[in-house]
Amino acid sequence: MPKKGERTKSEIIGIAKKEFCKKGFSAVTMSDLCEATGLSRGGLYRHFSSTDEVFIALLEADKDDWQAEMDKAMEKGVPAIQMMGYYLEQMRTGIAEGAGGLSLAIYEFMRNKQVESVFLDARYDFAVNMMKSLLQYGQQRGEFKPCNLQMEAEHIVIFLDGLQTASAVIPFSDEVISRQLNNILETIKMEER
Amino acid sequence: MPKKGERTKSEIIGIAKKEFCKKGFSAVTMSDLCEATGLSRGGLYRHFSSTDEVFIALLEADKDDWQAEMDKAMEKGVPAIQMMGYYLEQMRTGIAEGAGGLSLAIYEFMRNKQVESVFLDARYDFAVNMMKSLLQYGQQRGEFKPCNLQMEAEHIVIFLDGLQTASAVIPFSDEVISRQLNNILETIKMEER
Amino acid sequence: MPKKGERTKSEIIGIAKKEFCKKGFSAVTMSDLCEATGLSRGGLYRHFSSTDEVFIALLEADKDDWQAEMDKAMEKGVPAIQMMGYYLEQMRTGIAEGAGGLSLAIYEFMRNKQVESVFLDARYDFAVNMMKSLLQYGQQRGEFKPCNLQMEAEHIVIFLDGLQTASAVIPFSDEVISRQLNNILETIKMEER
Amino acid sequence: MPKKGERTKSEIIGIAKKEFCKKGFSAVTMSDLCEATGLSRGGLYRHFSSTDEVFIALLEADKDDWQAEMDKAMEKGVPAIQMMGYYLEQMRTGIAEGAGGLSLAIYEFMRNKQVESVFLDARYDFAVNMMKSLLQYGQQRGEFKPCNLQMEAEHIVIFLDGLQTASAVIPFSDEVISRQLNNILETIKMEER
DNA sequence: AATGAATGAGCCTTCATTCAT
DNA sequence: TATGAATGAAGGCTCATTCAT
Repeated sequence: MPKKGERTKSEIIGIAKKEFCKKGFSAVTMSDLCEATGLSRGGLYRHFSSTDEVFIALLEADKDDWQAEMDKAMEKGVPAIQMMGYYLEQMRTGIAEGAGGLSLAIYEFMRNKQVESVFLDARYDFAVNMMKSLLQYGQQRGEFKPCNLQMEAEHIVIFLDGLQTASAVIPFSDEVISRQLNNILETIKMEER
Repeated sequence: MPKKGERTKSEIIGIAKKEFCKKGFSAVTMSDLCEATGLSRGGLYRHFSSTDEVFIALLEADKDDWQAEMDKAMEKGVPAIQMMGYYLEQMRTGIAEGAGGLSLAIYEFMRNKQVESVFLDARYDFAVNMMKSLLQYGQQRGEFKPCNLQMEAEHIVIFLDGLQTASAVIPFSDEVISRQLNNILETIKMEER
Repeated sequence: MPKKGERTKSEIIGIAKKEFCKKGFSAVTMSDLCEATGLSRGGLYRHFSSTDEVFIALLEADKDDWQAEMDKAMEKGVPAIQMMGYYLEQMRTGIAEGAGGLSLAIYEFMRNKQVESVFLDARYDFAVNMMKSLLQYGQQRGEFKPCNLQMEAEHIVIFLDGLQTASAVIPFSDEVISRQLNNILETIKMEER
Repeated sequence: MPKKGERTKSEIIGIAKKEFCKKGFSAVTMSDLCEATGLSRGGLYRHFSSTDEVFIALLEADKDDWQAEMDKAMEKGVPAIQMMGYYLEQMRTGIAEGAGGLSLAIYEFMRNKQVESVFLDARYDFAVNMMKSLLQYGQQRGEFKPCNLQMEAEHIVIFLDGLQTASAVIPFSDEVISRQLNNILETIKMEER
């Protein structure tokens, strides 16, 4: 069972995530976190000595479990279109709920901190590779058109990230979002006749 | 000839743009701008009383530039492919030079300022409309494939914005960037045969 | 005839007086005076190089001409009660019109500038002496009760000054003012029977 | 026992009072208070976020003191003359020590803050009422002459305030002050025979 | 572990004042 | 004389961070 300290830490991270989503990275101060968590300055500092630390912990806790999920689905032979549809739907919901917000904070955080850039690269590579394997899987099953896997995967990942990021600030209508996400699917699908 | 004051203002904006591109919005302080422009605090404040003001002036100046340039090119009958190519090349250069563009700064700026959010919507709409008219222009000249103008324009704008934004933080290789930008052009171009 | 410069100076002083009455001394900045007079910074500085200078010039221009007036009235044998009544009435009107205001600015100005304190002493002495000679005149004519001239004059001067000063900030009703001013007269008048 | 924070607050107020008495309101800066109290900027700001706040707290603390003291004395049946004498003596000492009192600072503070003007009115009313009850108390005990309570109280309050205010700027001799304060007492005392 | 008082650095903002035009 | 751009000092305010309790 986790110790008291660990539990407090998790709580802090959870609350901090909301703050970062709402305000971005640099606009969140330790004071804000004190207030939001109800901890005193000293109390908060016992666990994290800067917003940087909180943010990094948050990112680590936030790693997606898409890979595992996808592997399982592939094994089961779930149709690629269905998997992609599910993924896009998740994204749509996230955006609609205004939760897409962490990306902006991440960008804000990483910029001006060349040091850890590696982290972000890895995150991006990971996303691209996942997308690549999904596209390939779809092509093998004859559901997706043949295409330049690397390029298409990159394109989709970058586009979705852009959509998510922009959504944090521009109030896209549901219609626009749906239209765009749909378009992704249409673009890669084998043409029906 | 413009008065001294106006000239100084323009200079400030030009220099500020570089700063905002490099560091995002909130990381740029009035002090930074003083140093970068070589002005004293008071001198800077005579023209702008906050980074907000500088930024807004910058955005306004930025918009005008594009509009004018494109109108002129269309009048002259410049080929759509050339115009698009030029636009994409500009973007490529900007990214290559590490001037990840203003997008990130804009997002940062707008978040937490619901008031002016309208401003951002307008900017987005403006970009989409510009892209739409470029696509239409290309179609009329038989250079571009027919397509759903609105959707395609939105897609391109969001993608390019995402690419630019991500570039500010992820060190994409020249190859990746070129490949992606090229792909945009290929996607809309009329198929040769 | 006064030169252009002198005329501008007078105008500045006139406008400055209003400002000082309204806001006190330290709250008035050179910028305020620029705005109020419609002059540019440089223009104003040509005439006065600080609010101090403006204020001093203002005080010098503001010297009362009570002495002369009073001497004349005494020669004519105007009743002391009438003279005192006139003086008090002037004060009442001034307060009612909210014009009592300069005293506060003067205090603000003099405090922290021990140097020129002499100026204020003289102003006070002058007022006391005037009051003394008025009281004496009234006593000689049998209109005023005998009293300790010095003490009574001081008392009245200090009281009236306090009343004026307080009026700048506390919205005394007309009734209160009249009652208090009346009381002064009653106190010094020979009892009727 | 009061917490550390409260104690510090009181200390700040005590020291601030001296500063305000010496320099008036607007001439006192937060920096001055830092220096005077020995606190750092942040330390001071933890307790008060502006000189306004300090000043208001000061006024409130000030008021309470007087109220309590007088109530106690009346209960004990202390002679009115003695109470009045004590009050006047306090004032004399204050003036002699160059602590011209807060009046000037109060006036400076209130001007330009119409909002809180009510506060000042209340303070004035409070002072008048206190004086009224003291006069009444003295009359009931046969120590003071009968008089128009309201008018006399107003007169005394305004005069003393004027004396205090003027003292901050005009270097009255001890003799003048004593003479004037004495006169107040003589004016209200029952005539001995 | 937790509290909250205190520190000090850094940014923001306003002015009096100067100076080229 | 007048203009308004520019300077630099002074003061206001906020935060990350430390520390005694």
